[in-house]
Amino acid sequence: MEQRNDSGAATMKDVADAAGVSTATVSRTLMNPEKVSSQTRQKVEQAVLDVGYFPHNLSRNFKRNESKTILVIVPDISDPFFSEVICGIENVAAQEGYLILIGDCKHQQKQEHAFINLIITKQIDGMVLLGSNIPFDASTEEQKNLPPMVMANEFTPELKLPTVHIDNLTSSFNATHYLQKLGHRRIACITGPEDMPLCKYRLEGYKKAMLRTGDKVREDYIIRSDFSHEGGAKATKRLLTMPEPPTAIFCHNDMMALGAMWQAKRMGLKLPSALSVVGFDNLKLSQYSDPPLTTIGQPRFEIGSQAMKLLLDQLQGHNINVGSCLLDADLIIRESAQAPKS
Amino acid sequence: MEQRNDSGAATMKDVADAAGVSTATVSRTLMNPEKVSSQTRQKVEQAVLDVGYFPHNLSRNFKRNESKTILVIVPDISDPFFSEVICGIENVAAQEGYLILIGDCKHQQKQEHAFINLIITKQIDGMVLLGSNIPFDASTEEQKNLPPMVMANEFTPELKLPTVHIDNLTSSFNATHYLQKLGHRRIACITGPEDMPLCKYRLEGYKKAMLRTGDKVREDYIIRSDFSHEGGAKATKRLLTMPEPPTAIFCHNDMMALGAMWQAKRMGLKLPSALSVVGFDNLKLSQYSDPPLTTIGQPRFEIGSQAMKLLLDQLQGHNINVGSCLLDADLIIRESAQAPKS
DNA sequence: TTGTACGCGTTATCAC
DNA sequence: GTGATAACGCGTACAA
Repeated sequence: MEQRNDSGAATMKDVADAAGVSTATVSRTLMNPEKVSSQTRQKVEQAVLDVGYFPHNLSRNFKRNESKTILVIVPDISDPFFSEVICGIENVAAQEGYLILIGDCKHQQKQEHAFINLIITKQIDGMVLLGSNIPFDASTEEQKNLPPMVMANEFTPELKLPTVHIDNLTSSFNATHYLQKLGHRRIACITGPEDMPLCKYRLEGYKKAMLRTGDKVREDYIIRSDFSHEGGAKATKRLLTMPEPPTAIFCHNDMMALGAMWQAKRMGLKLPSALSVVGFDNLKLSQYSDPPLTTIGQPRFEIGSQAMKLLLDQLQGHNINVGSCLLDADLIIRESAQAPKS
Repeated sequence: MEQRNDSGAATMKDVADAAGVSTATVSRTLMNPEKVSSQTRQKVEQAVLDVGYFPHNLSRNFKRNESKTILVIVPDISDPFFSEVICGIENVAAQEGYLILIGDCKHQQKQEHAFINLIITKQIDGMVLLGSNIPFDASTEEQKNLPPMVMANEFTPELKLPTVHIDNLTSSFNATHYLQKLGHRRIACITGPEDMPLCKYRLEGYKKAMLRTGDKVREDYIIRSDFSHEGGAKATKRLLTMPEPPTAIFCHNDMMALGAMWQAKRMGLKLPSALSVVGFDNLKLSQYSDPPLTTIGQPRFEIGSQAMKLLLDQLQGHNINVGSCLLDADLIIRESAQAPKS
């Protein structure tokens, strides 16, 4: 009933007084109820309710020297792809009492002293990297002891981090092969930034499929862009104004695929009859494009939740030598790809 | 050079020893450098570098009984509208050393013990509400002392919170009036959930404009939907199959406007000649719709940054009696609205 | 089984 | 201008 503290919150001392026991007993009751007689346990539990006690996490974390907070580094928070991944992370984190901090690194390679400070000052216990690199300089000596990390979505073998990802090469192969089965030969490809490893794999998958047919890979059909709507549109303009334009374009994410279709329609082409487009990601939006986009479906929520599980394994010291986790991604066939006219 | 601690991090004691002063002096040097002689200041600063000291924020926050963390409650993290608002919040927060925690309440009214616990356990210093309500039961006595809060984007007079918002009524009036000036009389309106106050204002603005013409407001032209693409599409289908369908639709957010255009095209209508559509929000996507969407542009980043500034005023006790902050929103004219054919 | 006593790293309040 | 010292709330050896 009483709250002694001037700050308004009941402390463990208040509970102890109310229950007529010591704070040690209160602490034990809350941490290891089995180490306390059922009598005192009941007394304490009643006292907790009476004084309205809640553990003061600030001091608990301080005492344990852990923050119960995870930093999620995301390349671009406004990219709808990541929001569902974040939900997956958050979901698992919450179950274990972890909070997540979202660090938007805005596709920058380095952000000096922005995130590293959180680590140095002990404000985070671990990190989930949604991009392909650690966005700060981790080379100096005193910064060596980085917290546990996992990588999700992206893939960087050199960093030797536990990783959750899909098989980008195979998925990309499947998408390209699907276009081939429809009868396409002149299949172009719009990929993303060179410094994103997953682009490398998606490109390889594309090339592997193209080589299967016995043809050579036409380098002029491979355009490097930036994963944006605008970038996809620009690249498409270039492709469609070539002397021998492609009959199909495989874009390495949905946003560029939407940009590609937008541009093609702008140039007066009828879709999908005059041009087939396939994307990658399966954004919610993509089912509502005109025509609905055929794309690779990524299990975004699961990518996030699996990543957090791997991180928890490290934090709680269960299975330290967990490797990577490979998730399935299926081709989702809609209407944006059809057999070519000619 | 030395790090005494077993955890690997240098503490203030280490600095004090290295500099030959007391921890009190070290603390003062870092907090109030002017209260220390320049001699000792230099000694201390050198020692800080030597031992590689960084403040241990966990204990600092514990000592000060503040978390330097803000909870941002967002109705739906995957809604692209909010990501830029969050960036605005984050930007200002970071300047003052605050972290932000993102709480996705998934449009639920109440989430028992999900967020309230963060408050009770002193893990947040303040809140920014991006929805129209406090998503937990704050009625019980011990939960009365809620931390400082501000509301952004939405507007709930009863809660008497400092609020950052645009003039939804006027903006909505302007959008409707614009359609009228183009020559439209049969203007329908697709609005959002009844429990969102901003819908009320947008609806009033629409009605005010409609009444201006001397006509009565046709209630069958007002459809209540859910701010989603799908919802906008469904509502549009209903409108367009009416005996006397509207020649223009004003949607109370962009996502529904995109859904409306999608549906209209599906039904074989040519846009914008057969149907004009105006949205509300100016999402990045909206400029790439076909036709590009005419809409109300909300200053999302500024909504966020202003909200955080109001919150800081409360946290730092500057101007406690700050009221609301009204930001401008302009009509962005693109191509989705034109004069009606007939 | 329970209580005493101490420490976590920092800051605030005193003296000097 | 500076240095002891006492908190902050919790968890846990250790003693009883």
